[in-house]
Amino acid sequence: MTQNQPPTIDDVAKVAGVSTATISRAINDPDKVAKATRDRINAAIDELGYTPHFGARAMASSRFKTVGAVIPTMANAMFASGMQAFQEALSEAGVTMLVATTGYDPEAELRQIRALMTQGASGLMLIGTERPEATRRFLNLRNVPHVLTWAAGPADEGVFAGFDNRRAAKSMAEHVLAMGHRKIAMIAGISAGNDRVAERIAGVRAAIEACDGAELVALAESPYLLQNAGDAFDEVWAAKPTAIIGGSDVLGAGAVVRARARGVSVPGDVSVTGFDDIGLSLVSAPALTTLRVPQIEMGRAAAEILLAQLAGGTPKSAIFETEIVERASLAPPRS
Amino acid sequence: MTQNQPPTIDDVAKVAGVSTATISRAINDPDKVAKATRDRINAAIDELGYTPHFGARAMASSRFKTVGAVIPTMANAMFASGMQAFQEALSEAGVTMLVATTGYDPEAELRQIRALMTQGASGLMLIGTERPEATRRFLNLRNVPHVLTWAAGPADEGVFAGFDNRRAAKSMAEHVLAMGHRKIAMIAGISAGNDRVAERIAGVRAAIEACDGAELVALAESPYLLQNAGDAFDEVWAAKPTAIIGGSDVLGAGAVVRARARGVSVPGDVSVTGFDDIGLSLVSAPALTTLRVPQIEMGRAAAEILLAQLAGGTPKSAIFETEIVERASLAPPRS
DNA sequence: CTGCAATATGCAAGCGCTTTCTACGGGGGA
DNA sequence: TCCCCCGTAGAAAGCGCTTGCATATTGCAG
Repeated sequence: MTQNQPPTIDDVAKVAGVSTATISRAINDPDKVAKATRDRINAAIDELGYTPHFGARAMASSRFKTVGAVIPTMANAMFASGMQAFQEALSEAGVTMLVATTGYDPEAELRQIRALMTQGASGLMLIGTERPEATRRFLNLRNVPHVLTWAAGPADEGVFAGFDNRRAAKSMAEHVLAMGHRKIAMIAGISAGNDRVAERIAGVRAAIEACDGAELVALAESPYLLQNAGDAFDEVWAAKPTAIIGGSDVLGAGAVVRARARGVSVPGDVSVTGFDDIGLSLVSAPALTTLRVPQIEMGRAAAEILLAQLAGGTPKSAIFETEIVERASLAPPRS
Repeated sequence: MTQNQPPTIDDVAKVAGVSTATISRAINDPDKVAKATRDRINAAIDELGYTPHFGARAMASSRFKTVGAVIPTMANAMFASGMQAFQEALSEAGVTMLVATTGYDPEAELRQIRALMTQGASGLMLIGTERPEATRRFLNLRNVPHVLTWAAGPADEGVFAGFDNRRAAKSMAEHVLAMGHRKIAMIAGISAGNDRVAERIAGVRAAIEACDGAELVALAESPYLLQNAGDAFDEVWAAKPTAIIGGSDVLGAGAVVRARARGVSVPGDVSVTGFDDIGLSLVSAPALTTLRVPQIEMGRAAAEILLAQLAGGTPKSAIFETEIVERASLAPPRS
């Protein structure tokens, strides 16, 4: 069974006995075609399994929109639900989404952006604010509508659908300090080329510096994997913190698991917090005190903003508040 | 700042002072263009921020490939890593991936397939084997290369990159029975329109029926959400099972969390198992005994198969073995 | 019946790119 | 010195579709 050439509009025209123009109209603007003709055309389309060719359409007209999203990885629950919401909102508007991933490599982003634009993406959803000069230049040169998510920043850096990572992390650190902890450790993601991580670290630092007697006794950077987070736990545990702030739920949960394995009680011997509020934080035992990131709302907002931009508008950033979700992994230090 | 028209190959040609044909060659087959000319062209491309228009390329040539993946949802770690692997393997081959989701609605699948094909997808990755007649007809009529994943089946149903859900579930049930359990409950996903779930249920049923004295005392179907899994736990717990087989890790972990909340000890009062082996199963306390599904391998295999099909070959299915991962949530019943 | 406005359909010109065929030089072998 | 061939670049024909404009039809008022 070889792959037969996909049927073209000409084939349909031949079968239906009308011109290609009529087929096109029957598809795009059915009212302009008489019912009888339309029925004949639809029958022909069904018979042939005809599907209009995107490239040709995109070329002949400019109303067929596609937008692209470039994210670090899909294998991270944190982005997954936001992307899901983004895609749902887009498809309600009849817009298709293209996804590409960078694997947290900032250099890869520009390549992927180009690839997506080549594919016809007329708008982009990007994560975070920091990017190489070459990427900014390209975006600027081509003046591509794009929305930045999972972060927030001044209006001159672009339009955001996100939240302030520094402020969020600061609030979490303040919460930990308010519990009475003074010797704090942090397990963050890899900060190189990741502004969200850098901001979170900065937020935690700021809170600790503002608090008399508090000290960041250890800071480890770890990939977003349970295993690595466990190793990072071992590393920071050596500094005897009374609380460990995790830069994500994966990191917090990984620390809890390793603590359990080491016979270290949470929150008895050490408190642990997470960040993101994904399912993992609930399953963890003890359940992780974490910071809820409004992923779904962010995804939807990003879609709405992008759609508005494509429609020629200049929508404002949507900055979301985060909130601390108190669960069992954080308690006052043993006195 | 309005969006200026994207530069076309003509613009580049004008700037570089050569014909469009030369530009095209410089991009697609650089060796055919003299170095000096090529440099001039590249400079012009950079200056203008030129990106070839996909539609036009796809139309003028047929070597620009895109493949589509239709999955139930991205917000499920189970698919996420497989998709990530799929996409990575594709992009190594220079093929772009388009993603669409159905939200577990079988009717939505055909719509998404059409949308993807319209977008230029020349191959598809689909989940599972069961689909409405209309979808099969379309696939058949258009003779679209496609690979089925997360499942396995006879060769006449298509080419698979997956595993046998029934056999896997059966092996898990047999493992539970071998531990001495006789009153078994199952928390499965929603079986309507989801062959993977139906197969897993069938596998569990088969194992139990083959075992004297064993009984499936309760079967609940639940969406893949922790909260719902908890409710399902309450439901099946009423039937006093000594072991609960979860149809996925989310389901198993949700059951464990709820059991903890109810003061039911796992595995003391009841054993619980998972399925998939995603991070969740490790974080759960006790860690979930589960069944490892080779998601990453499956994703890569799916990509390789699809690529081979697009290249005109007729690759064979890749069926993977699953393996039970013993952890702490399964123990012999209290005697 | 005729004439005219609608309404329904066809014609053909592109959209931006690739690719075949052709043209032009210039270098090396005879 | 002349030719031929190779390397390089241009001209032009589509790829499958949309759409403005032209051309039938049809229906209805007069």
